[in-house]
Amino acid sequence: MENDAPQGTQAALIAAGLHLFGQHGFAATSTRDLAARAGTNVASIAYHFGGKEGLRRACLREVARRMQSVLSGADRVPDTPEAAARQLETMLRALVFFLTTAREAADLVGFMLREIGEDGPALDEIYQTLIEPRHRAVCTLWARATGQDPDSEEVRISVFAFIGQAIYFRIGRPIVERRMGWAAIGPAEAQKIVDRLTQHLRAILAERHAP
Amino acid sequence: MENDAPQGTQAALIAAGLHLFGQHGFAATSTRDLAARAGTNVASIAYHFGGKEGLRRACLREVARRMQSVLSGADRVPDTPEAAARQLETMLRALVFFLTTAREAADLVGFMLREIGEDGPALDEIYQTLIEPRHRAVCTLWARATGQDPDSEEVRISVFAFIGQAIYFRIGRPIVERRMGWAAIGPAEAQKIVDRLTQHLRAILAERHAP
DNA sequence: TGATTTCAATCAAACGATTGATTAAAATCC
DNA sequence: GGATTTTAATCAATCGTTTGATTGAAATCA
Repeated sequence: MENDAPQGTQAALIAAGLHLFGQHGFAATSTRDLAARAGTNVASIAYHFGGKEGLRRACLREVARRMQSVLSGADRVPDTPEAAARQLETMLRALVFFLTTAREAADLVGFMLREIGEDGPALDEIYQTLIEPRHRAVCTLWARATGQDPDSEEVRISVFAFIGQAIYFRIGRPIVERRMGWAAIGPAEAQKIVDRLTQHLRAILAERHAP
Repeated sequence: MENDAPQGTQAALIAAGLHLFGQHGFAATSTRDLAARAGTNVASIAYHFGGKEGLRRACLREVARRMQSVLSGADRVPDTPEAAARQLETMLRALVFFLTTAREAADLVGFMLREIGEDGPALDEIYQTLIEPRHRAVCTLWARATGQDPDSEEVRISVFAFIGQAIYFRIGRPIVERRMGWAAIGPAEAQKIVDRLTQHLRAILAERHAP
């Protein structure tokens, strides 16, 4: 598999694509805006990627490439329910901080959420590459922590709720900020969210493997 | 406040706007697509709404109008924590079913989520009209159920997580369907989600006002 | 080595198509 | 028949894409 990071004009166009596609959507972003932000000419898009749609796919590939280097290291499955619960807490913290504060990842997340929302053909690759393996891994952890069947519908739904609440703090960020009276979600605010969600997680897990 | 339901061509255009704006986004929807779906002429948009942007605002007004007739009846604040908890469960069930299965509401929800995502000027009205009062009401319930301060940051974050997990099952629906092996989220599937989220809710609330 | 050719890359300019908006005439309604 | 609504036709602007020219560095030749 090709894993080389694009360079030069290609990289600049992909960066512009991640930013503008994620911020305003694919259709609302013009090739001229892309070229201007990348500091190059409009024709470069067709030359390097075959067109605007090709740039979108290149952005998708870039997201996949950068993600698997960020979200790795949760492959080891703990032995005890307590260790599994601790690992879920660690994962929750990493997820919330990644979604809400990660400066470098802001464009990545924005682009991916937009891509999911537009329900395009890109969704297949996103799902198979990024979501399915992750979700399956968390299911294993969750099952270990609660003593349930990792392949059961119950566990899969619980994990979606678990991840979904974290994702909402990114999707509904402008709303959250307004309601919370926060100018922005920085590390301090993210920590408050993590603290609260961790309490919820512990309550849910505790009830599950109670006698 | 004007509360009359639009009729005729206006209603057809608003319905088309809710559907197409919600499905493909505002920028990706042309006035000709709108007119075709509404069974009228492009010029009708400018005539009735002053332009494409005016139709967007009219759609927003329609969402607000239809929402307050759907999500009403949670104004009475129960006396006991148990009653408040029960009301939260009822609200959760209504929310999940509304988000995932409501046939009539599919366009409404899609439009609103898209509007939030685009972070446009419409967000102010959405927030003040639909979200803030609702969120505040749920906070009151949550506080009553757990014995906390309804204005505390903790309660507000908990309520966002509570609502956010439900919303995710709508935003990430294509992903959820794929992972769950569901052809669609119908009443049966929605019930499974509700059952699971209700378990989570009970676990969280139980821990809160334990001795 | 020095001259020539090749090639990827970038640019300004222009293309046809489509966009949202506008106009005035035709149609419809009360 | 006067007011309201819908229509076809047209507008300038912008869209994504293509074109032909130009660049500079590597490759090839003499």
